[in-house]
Amino acid sequence: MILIDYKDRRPIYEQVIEKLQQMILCGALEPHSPMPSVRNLAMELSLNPNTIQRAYQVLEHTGYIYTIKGKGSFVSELSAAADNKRREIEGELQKSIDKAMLSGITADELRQMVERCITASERKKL
Amino acid sequence: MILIDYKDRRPIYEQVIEKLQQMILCGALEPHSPMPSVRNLAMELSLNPNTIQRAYQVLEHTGYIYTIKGKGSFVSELSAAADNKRREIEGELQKSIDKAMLSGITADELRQMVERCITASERKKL
DNA sequence: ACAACTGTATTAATACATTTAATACAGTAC
DNA sequence: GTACTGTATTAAATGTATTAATACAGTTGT
Repeated sequence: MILIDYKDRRPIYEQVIEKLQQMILCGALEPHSPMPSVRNLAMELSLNPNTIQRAYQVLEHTGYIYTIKGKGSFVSELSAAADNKRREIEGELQKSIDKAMLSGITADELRQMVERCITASERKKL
Repeated sequence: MILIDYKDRRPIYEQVIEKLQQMILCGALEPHSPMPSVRNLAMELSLNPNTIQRAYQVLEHTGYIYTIKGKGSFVSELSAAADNKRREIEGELQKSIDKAMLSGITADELRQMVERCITASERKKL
């Protein structure tokens, strides 16, 4: 389900956040359904519960899940989360495109790159 | 000339690498002209010479500069460096676009985002 | 030859973020 | 009460980035 990539330079808790965000946004986890418990998910991924706890705190602050003390954490409605994700992605794109333009890559070259990336990304989903 | 952002999560030597790459690729530093010396640039940026040394090592390995011992480091011809930068940028775009597609963002939404980013980026150059 | 500059290499010390570990506390359900 | 939930705290271990202090080798100009 969730795979940790130890060659990835990003911290583990960020990888967990990203994977859970995707599962929520693509519908693999339905709104108001229970998230796995902190301790269970830690067991399943062979991680420390504190690492999962940190990921859940971020997911709650960014509107992906809500928590009821003693009961557990649950998937939120998608609207807020989806907006956050759009802003996050557009921010990343802006940084890459700024770098590209500063390095002498033209807008048309960028559009071609993006089309290639979209095609490659669509192939992966099959 | 080069500004270090201490709020940036990336290490300083990576920021130095990126800025110098941009200056080389956009023509601010001409091929075969001398790079600032390790010690001078360290002084100018208030950094340790080792940090600059590390950046220069990467720039040499990736074809942006070449070094003559005792004489100094010099800007390389652009062809290899420009190709490397294109690959680097397209790799970043691919990652962001993969994330977007996995999160339920459509190809058309992505194209709109990219157009907005290109427009914003062009405005910054004025 | 000498002085002053280049890049390079090495080692140590420091700082910081991440992660694990071991607990403890509070609320909920049966 | 027992067994789950989330939350909080403290300590230890680890890895990376950075600074610092040196040392060595090659080039340039006097």
